Amino acid sequence: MVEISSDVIRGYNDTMILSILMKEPSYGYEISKQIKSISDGKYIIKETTLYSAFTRMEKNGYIESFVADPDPEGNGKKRTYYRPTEQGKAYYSEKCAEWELTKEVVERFINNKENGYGDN
Amino acid sequence: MVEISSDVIRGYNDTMILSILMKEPSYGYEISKQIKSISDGKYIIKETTLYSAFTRMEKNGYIESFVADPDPEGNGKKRTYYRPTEQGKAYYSEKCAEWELTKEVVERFINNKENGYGDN
DNA sequence: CAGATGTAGTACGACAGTCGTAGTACGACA
DNA sequence: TGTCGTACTACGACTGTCGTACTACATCTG
Repeated sequence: MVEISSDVIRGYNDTMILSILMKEPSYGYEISKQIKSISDGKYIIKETTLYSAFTRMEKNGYIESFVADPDPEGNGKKRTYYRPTEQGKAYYSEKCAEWELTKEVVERFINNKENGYGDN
Repeated sequence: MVEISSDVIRGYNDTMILSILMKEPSYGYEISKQIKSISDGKYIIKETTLYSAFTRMEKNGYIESFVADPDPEGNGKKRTYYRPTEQGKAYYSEKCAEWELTKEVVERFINNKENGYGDN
Protein backbone atom coordinates (compact mmCIF):
# COMPACT_ATOMS: atom_id res chain seq x y z
CA MET A 1 0.00 0.00 0.00
CA VAL A 2 1.13 3.52 -0.79
CA GLU A 3 1.49 5.47 2.40
CA ILE A 4 1.69 9.15 3.07
CA SER A 5 5.04 10.36 4.31
CA SER A 6 5.10 12.83 7.13
CA ASP A 7 7.09 15.21 4.97
CA VAL A 8 4.22 15.81 2.59
CA ILE A 9 1.46 16.00 5.17
CA ARG A 10 3.36 17.84 7.91
CA GLY A 11 1.74 21.12 7.00
CA TYR A 12 -1.69 19.65 7.76
CA ASN A 13 -1.25 17.94 11.09
CA ASP A 14 -2.60 20.88 13.06
CA THR A 15 -5.51 21.27 10.67
CA MET A 16 -6.42 17.58 10.82
CA ILE A 17 -6.29 17.60 14.60
CA LEU A 18 -8.46 20.71 14.71
CA SER A 19 -10.98 19.21 12.30
CA ILE A 20 -11.46 16.31 14.70
CA LEU A 21 -11.78 18.64 17.68
CA MET A 22 -14.36 20.73 15.81
CA LYS A 23 -16.78 17.80 16.12
CA GLU A 24 -16.23 17.20 19.80
CA PRO A 25 -13.49 17.49 22.39
CA SER A 26 -11.09 14.59 22.28
CA TYR A 27 -7.73 13.40 23.58
CA GLY A 28 -4.45 12.16 22.19
CA TYR A 29 -4.88 8.46 21.95
CA GLU A 30 -8.37 8.75 20.48
CA ILE A 31 -7.28 11.32 17.90
CA SER A 32 -4.39 9.17 16.73
CA LYS A 33 -6.79 6.29 16.21
CA GLN A 34 -9.23 8.51 14.35
CA ILE A 35 -6.56 9.84 12.01
CA LYS A 36 -5.55 6.29 11.24
CA SER A 37 -9.10 5.13 10.57
CA ILE A 38 -10.24 8.19 8.61
CA SER A 39 -7.18 7.84 6.37
CA ASP A 40 -7.71 4.07 6.00
CA GLY A 41 -4.36 3.51 7.64
CA LYS A 42 -2.57 5.58 5.01
CA TYR A 43 -1.43 8.11 7.53
CA ILE A 44 -0.42 7.30 11.06
CA ILE A 45 0.63 10.24 13.17
CA LYS A 46 3.47 9.65 15.62
CA GLU A 47 2.62 10.07 19.28
CA THR A 48 5.35 12.59 19.86
CA THR A 49 4.23 14.63 16.89
CA LEU A 50 0.67 14.64 18.15
CA TYR A 51 1.42 15.60 21.74
CA SER A 52 3.85 18.28 20.70
CA ALA A 53 1.14 19.65 18.41
CA PHE A 54 -1.16 19.89 21.44
CA THR A 55 1.43 21.82 23.40
CA ARG A 56 2.12 24.17 20.51
CA MET A 57 -1.52 24.80 19.67
CA GLU A 58 -2.46 25.39 23.28
CA LYS A 59 0.42 27.85 23.63
CA ASN A 60 -0.79 29.60 20.49
CA GLY A 61 -4.31 29.81 21.85
CA TYR A 62 -5.92 27.53 19.28
CA ILE A 63 -7.03 24.84 21.70
CA GLU A 64 -7.62 24.54 25.43
CA SER A 65 -7.35 21.49 27.64
CA PHE A 66 -9.35 20.05 30.51
CA VAL A 67 -8.96 16.87 32.48
CA ALA A 68 -11.95 14.56 32.69
CA ASP A 69 -12.96 11.01 33.54
CA PRO A 70 -13.51 8.59 30.70
CA ASP A 71 -17.06 7.84 31.92
CA PRO A 72 -19.65 9.75 33.98
CA GLU A 73 -19.28 7.49 37.04
CA GLY A 74 -15.74 8.68 37.49
CA ASN A 75 -14.17 5.31 36.82
CA GLY A 76 -10.95 4.77 34.94
CA LYS A 77 -7.93 6.92 34.44
CA LYS A 78 -8.43 10.62 33.82
CA ARG A 79 -7.58 11.93 30.40
CA THR A 80 -6.54 15.31 29.06
CA TYR A 81 -9.15 16.47 26.57
CA TYR A 82 -8.77 19.34 24.13
CA ARG A 83 -11.29 21.61 22.46
CA PRO A 84 -10.77 24.44 19.97
CA THR A 85 -10.97 28.04 21.15
CA GLU A 86 -12.70 30.71 19.07
CA GLN A 87 -9.30 31.65 17.76
CA GLY A 88 -8.67 28.01 16.90
CA LYS A 89 -11.91 27.84 14.93
CA ALA A 90 -10.91 30.91 12.96
CA TYR A 91 -7.48 29.43 12.36
CA TYR A 92 -9.09 26.23 11.13
CA SER A 93 -11.23 28.17 8.63
CA GLU A 94 -8.16 29.95 7.35
CA LYS A 95 -6.29 26.71 6.94
CA CYS A 96 -9.22 25.24 5.00
CA ALA A 97 -9.10 28.20 2.62
CA GLU A 98 -5.36 27.86 2.33
CA TRP A 99 -5.78 24.19 1.52
CA GLU A 100 -8.05 25.00 -1.43
CA LEU A 101 -5.45 27.37 -2.75
CA THR A 102 -2.53 25.03 -2.15
CA LYS A 103 -4.36 22.21 -3.87
CA GLU A 104 -4.98 24.35 -6.93
CA VAL A 105 -1.40 25.56 -7.10
CA VAL A 106 0.24 22.17 -6.52
CA GLU A 107 -1.96 20.66 -9.23
CA ARG A 108 -0.65 23.19 -11.73
CA PHE A 109 2.73 21.54 -11.26
CA ILE A 110 1.78 17.97 -10.52
CA ASN A 111 -0.96 17.29 -13.04
CA ASN A 112 0.94 18.76 -15.90
CA LYS A 113 0.30 16.08 -18.47
CA GLU A 114 2.24 18.00 -21.11
CA ASN A 115 5.27 17.48 -18.97
CA GLY A 116 6.99 15.28 -21.51
CA TYR A 117 7.53 12.28 -19.26
CA GLY A 118 8.77 10.31 -22.23
CA ASP A 119 11.14 12.60 -24.08
CA ASN A 120 14.74 13.50 -23.26
CA MET B 1 -4.50 38.14 -1.60
CA VAL B 2 -4.36 34.84 0.21
CA GLU B 3 -0.87 33.44 0.02
CA ILE B 4 0.49 29.98 0.57
CA SER B 5 2.68 29.59 3.61
CA SER B 6 5.85 27.61 3.28
CA ASP B 7 4.72 25.35 6.09
CA VAL B 8 1.87 23.89 4.09
CA ILE B 9 3.72 23.57 0.80
CA ARG B 10 7.09 22.52 2.16
CA GLY B 11 6.47 18.90 1.32
CA TYR B 12 6.10 19.82 -2.34
CA ASN B 13 9.06 22.03 -3.07
CA ASP B 14 11.17 19.21 -4.44
CA THR B 15 8.29 17.92 -6.54
CA MET B 16 7.53 21.35 -7.99
CA ILE B 17 11.17 21.89 -8.85
CA LEU B 18 11.34 18.48 -10.49
CA SER B 19 8.17 19.11 -12.48
CA ILE B 20 9.81 22.19 -14.00
CA LEU B 21 13.01 20.28 -14.74
CA MET B 22 11.01 17.50 -16.42
CA LYS B 23 10.21 19.91 -19.25
CA GLU B 24 13.74 21.14 -19.78
CA PRO B 25 16.92 21.73 -17.80
CA SER B 26 16.82 24.98 -15.90
CA TYR B 27 18.63 26.96 -13.22
CA GLY B 28 17.85 28.60 -9.92
CA TYR B 29 16.84 32.08 -10.82
CA GLU B 30 14.67 30.94 -13.71
CA ILE B 31 12.94 28.29 -11.60
CA SER B 32 12.10 30.74 -8.86
CA LYS B 33 10.50 33.04 -11.43
CA GLN B 34 8.57 30.14 -12.93
CA ILE B 35 7.21 29.04 -9.56
CA LYS B 36 6.05 32.57 -8.93
CA SER B 37 4.37 32.94 -12.31
CA ILE B 38 2.79 29.47 -12.42
CA SER B 39 1.32 30.06 -8.96
CA ASP B 40 0.16 33.58 -9.93
CA GLY B 41 2.39 34.98 -7.24
CA LYS B 42 0.69 32.94 -4.53
CA TYR B 43 3.84 31.06 -3.75
CA ILE B 44 7.29 32.56 -3.86
CA ILE B 45 10.09 30.18 -2.97
CA LYS B 46 12.98 31.66 -1.03
CA GLU B 47 16.36 31.62 -2.72
CA THR B 48 18.03 29.76 0.10
CA THR B 49 15.29 27.14 0.13
CA LEU B 50 15.66 26.62 -3.61
CA TYR B 51 19.43 26.36 -3.67
CA SER B 52 19.52 24.06 -0.69
CA ALA B 53 16.94 21.89 -2.47
CA PHE B 54 19.33 21.64 -5.43
CA THR B 55 22.17 20.54 -3.18
CA ARG B 56 20.02 17.98 -1.41
CA MET B 57 18.49 16.55 -4.58
CA GLU B 58 21.81 16.31 -6.34
CA LYS B 59 23.29 14.53 -3.33
CA ASN B 60 20.30 12.14 -3.38
CA GLY B 61 20.84 11.47 -7.08
CA TYR B 62 17.57 13.01 -8.27
CA ILE B 63 19.13 15.76 -10.36
CA GLU B 64 22.49 16.47 -11.96
CA SER B 65 24.11 19.79 -12.73
CA PHE B 66 26.10 21.22 -15.60
CA VAL B 67 27.48 24.66 -16.22
CA ALA B 68 26.55 26.38 -19.47
CA ASP B 69 26.46 29.76 -21.16
CA PRO B 70 23.16 31.58 -21.35
CA ASP B 71 23.39 31.79 -25.16
CA PRO B 72 25.17 29.76 -27.87
CA GLU B 73 27.73 32.49 -28.64
CA GLY B 74 29.18 32.09 -25.20
CA ASN B 75 28.22 35.54 -24.02
CA GLY B 76 27.04 36.39 -20.55
CA LYS B 77 27.68 34.85 -17.22
CA LYS B 78 27.71 31.07 -16.98
CA ARG B 79 24.87 29.43 -15.06
CA THR B 80 24.48 26.15 -13.24
CA TYR B 81 21.72 24.17 -14.91
CA TYR B 82 20.02 21.11 -13.47
CA ARG B 83 18.26 18.18 -15.09
CA PRO B 84 16.52 15.18 -13.52
CA THR B 85 18.27 11.82 -13.49
CA GLU B 86 16.38 8.59 -14.21
CA GLN B 87 16.11 8.15 -10.48
CA GLY B 88 14.74 11.66 -10.19
CA LYS B 89 12.08 10.95 -12.79
CA ALA B 90 11.00 7.86 -10.89
CA TYR B 91 10.96 9.86 -7.67
CA TYR B 92 8.81 12.49 -9.35
CA SER B 93 6.30 9.85 -10.44
CA GLU B 94 6.13 8.50 -6.91
CA LYS B 95 5.55 11.96 -5.50
CA CYS B 96 2.76 12.56 -8.00
CA ALA B 97 1.05 9.37 -6.85
CA GLU B 98 1.58 10.36 -3.25
CA TRP B 99 0.04 13.74 -3.97
CA GLU B 100 -3.15 12.11 -5.26
CA LEU B 101 -3.37 10.09 -2.09
CA THR B 102 -2.57 13.00 0.20
CA LYS B 103 -5.15 15.15 -1.50
CA GLU B 104 -7.82 12.53 -0.99
CA VAL B 105 -6.92 11.99 2.65
CA VAL B 106 -6.61 15.67 3.58
CA GLU B 107 -9.99 16.33 1.99
CA ARG B 108 -11.58 13.78 4.27
CA PHE B 109 -10.64 16.06 7.12
CA ILE B 110 -10.85 19.48 5.48
CA ASN B 111 -14.02 19.25 3.46
CA ASN B 112 -16.02 17.80 6.26
CA LYS B 113 -19.14 19.88 5.97
CA GLU B 114 -20.78 18.00 8.84
CA ASN B 115 -18.12 19.40 11.07
CA GLY B 116 -20.53 21.53 13.02
CA TYR B 117 -18.83 24.88 12.45
CA GLY B 118 -21.74 26.58 14.14
CA ASP B 119 -22.43 24.58 17.27
CA ASN B 120 -20.66 24.76 20.58
C1' DC C 1 30.87 57.46 -16.55
C1' DA C 2 28.65 56.45 -12.10
C1' DG C 3 25.23 54.35 -9.73
C1' DA C 4 21.09 51.68 -9.52
C1' DT C 5 18.79 47.57 -10.74
C1' DG C 6 18.58 42.78 -12.29
C1' DT C 7 20.73 38.34 -12.62
C1' DA C 8 22.87 34.33 -10.36
C1' DG C 9 24.30 32.71 -6.94
C1' DT C 10 27.10 31.17 -1.84
C1' DA C 11 27.67 31.05 3.32
C1' DC C 12 26.07 30.60 7.83
C1' DG C 13 23.61 30.29 11.92
C1' DA C 14 18.80 30.12 13.95
C1' DC C 15 14.55 27.90 14.41
C1' DA C 16 10.47 24.89 14.18
C1' DG C 17 8.37 20.50 13.62
C1' DT C 18 9.04 15.63 13.42
C1' DC C 19 11.11 11.35 15.00
C1' DG C 20 13.41 7.71 17.60
C1' DT C 21 13.96 6.03 21.87
C1' DA C 22 12.78 5.37 26.41
C1' DG C 23 10.22 5.37 30.39
C1' DT C 24 5.98 5.89 33.51
C1' DA C 25 1.59 4.36 35.15
C1' DC C 26 -2.89 2.49 35.36
C1' DG C 27 -6.48 -1.01 33.96
C1' DA C 28 -8.20 -5.18 31.84
C1' DC C 29 -7.68 -9.78 30.67
C1' DA C 30 -6.01 -14.57 30.80
C1' DT D 1 1.42 -12.69 37.50
C1' DG D 2 2.44 -11.07 33.34
C1' DT D 3 1.26 -9.19 29.05
C1' DC D 4 -1.34 -6.05 26.31
C1' DG D 5 -3.74 -1.81 25.63
C1' DT D 6 -4.37 2.84 27.08
C1' DA D 7 -2.52 7.47 27.96
C1' DC D 8 0.76 9.88 28.19
C1' DT D 9 5.94 12.68 29.16
C1' DA D 10 10.96 13.65 28.36
C1' DC D 11 14.80 14.44 25.60
C1' DG D 12 18.05 14.86 22.15
C1' DA D 13 18.80 14.36 16.99
C1' DC D 14 17.81 15.62 12.47
C1' DT D 15 15.95 17.98 8.40
C1' DG D 16 14.20 21.76 5.80
C1' DT D 17 13.27 26.56 5.78
C1' DC D 18 14.47 31.29 6.74
C1' DG D 19 16.84 35.71 7.71
C1' DT D 20 20.72 38.06 6.81
C1' DA D 21 24.58 39.13 4.41
C1' DC D 22 27.82 39.08 0.88
C1' DT D 23 29.91 38.44 -3.97
C1' DA D 24 30.06 39.41 -8.82
C1' DC D 25 28.87 40.37 -13.39
C1' DA D 26 25.61 42.63 -16.76
C1' DT D 27 22.52 46.03 -18.23
C1' DC D 28 20.09 50.19 -18.02
C1' DT D 29 19.65 55.25 -16.82
C1' DG D 30 20.87 59.88 -16.07
